[in-house]
Amino acid sequence: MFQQALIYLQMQLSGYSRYTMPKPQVTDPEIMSDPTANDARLCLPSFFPYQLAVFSDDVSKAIAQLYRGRYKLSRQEWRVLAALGERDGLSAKEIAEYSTLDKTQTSRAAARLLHNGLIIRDEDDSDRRHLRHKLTGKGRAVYREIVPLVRARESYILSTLSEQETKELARLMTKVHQKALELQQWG
Amino acid sequence: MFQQALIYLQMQLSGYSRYTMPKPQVTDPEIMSDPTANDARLCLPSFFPYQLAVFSDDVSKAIAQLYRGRYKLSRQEWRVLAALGERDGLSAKEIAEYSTLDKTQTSRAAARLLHNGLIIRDEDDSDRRHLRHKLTGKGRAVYREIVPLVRARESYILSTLSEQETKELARLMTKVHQKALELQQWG
DNA sequence: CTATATTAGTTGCAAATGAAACTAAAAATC
DNA sequence: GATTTTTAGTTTCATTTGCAACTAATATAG
Repeated sequence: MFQQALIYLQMQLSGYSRYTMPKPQVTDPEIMSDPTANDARLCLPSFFPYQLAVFSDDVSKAIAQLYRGRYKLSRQEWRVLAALGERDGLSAKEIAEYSTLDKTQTSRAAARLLHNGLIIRDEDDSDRRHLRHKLTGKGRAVYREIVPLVRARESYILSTLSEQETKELARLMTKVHQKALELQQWG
Repeated sequence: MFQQALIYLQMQLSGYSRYTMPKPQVTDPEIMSDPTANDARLCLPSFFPYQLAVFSDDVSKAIAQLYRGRYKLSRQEWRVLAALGERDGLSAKEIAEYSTLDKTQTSRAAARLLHNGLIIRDEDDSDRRHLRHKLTGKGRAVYREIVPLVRARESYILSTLSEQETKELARLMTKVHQKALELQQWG
């Protein structure tokens, strides 16, 4: 018990966060003593893409609890709803682009929302391949209920940062994001 | 500093893990929200959890290209490999905890790695419920090939930031992550 | 010692996923 | 104007996922 408190103190002193701190029982001390010295091993908790994935996943979960729990919406359904709440009358393709979903996900999410009466859609007269998606009264009501809730959670999550830190986080994320996209493009 | 150690002690006594410990001083996020600030619409591209999800997804894809493309490993298999590469002889449960996978994912990923000859495992003599997982020569060879590749991608992605910016990003992420975990805890 | 509970890990099953095939409409080519 | 190509959106199918039920081993309670 007391030993764990001491480990925690060491953690604080070592400059690791509680999330990037390697767990004592699975971490070889000689590796941690000089992270740059051993190229043969990767320390998962200090590997940026891993940290980011875990972080993002936890933020997503915190938000998803809202729309999943109270409104029985999937992540995709929520995104479609969010897209249409912001701009009514989009086609499926536009929804997909706007909400970073692929067309299959969009199609299925829209089908479920339609089935549950949250949206309607009809053909665009000028191009009958396009379906113009619109929120129903019910859909808009749900949207209007959810928005303040997710907003509040976003605010809460970011409340630990100052105005300036929040901007800085966004700036750094954007820069890193660009580099990741470059890599993705080149395979 | 010492105060945090004391909090940690209380945490241990109360049966909470370091991740599930609720912070008593914070208030309910929905109460915290300012009703007057609630615009009727949500702008998805400027909604932090959405930005983060897209960002993380793109970084994951940039890394996954490596182990998926060249080594035909799933994300889960890669994580198990990474855990064992770092510390051999873990049980499935330890792998799961270390790599943030659930036990089903771990079990299935390990089964595939076993089938492909990247790991072996045998019962722990002192507790025959535990399986000690170890990399085979082949598994370690794959691990040793992948590590420099993913390291290089991580470096490239972060090369757009200065040393100091990288630290700052990690610091901000950690702070925000903690808040997100608090929310998850409440449900 | 027996009965019950807990823990490690696997498996069965229903639902979700993603890639590719498919339908239908419009555009482009000849 | 007929033919081919492209675009929007859906469906099919094989794979993956997540949850809960399950087996087996150990720990605990009576």
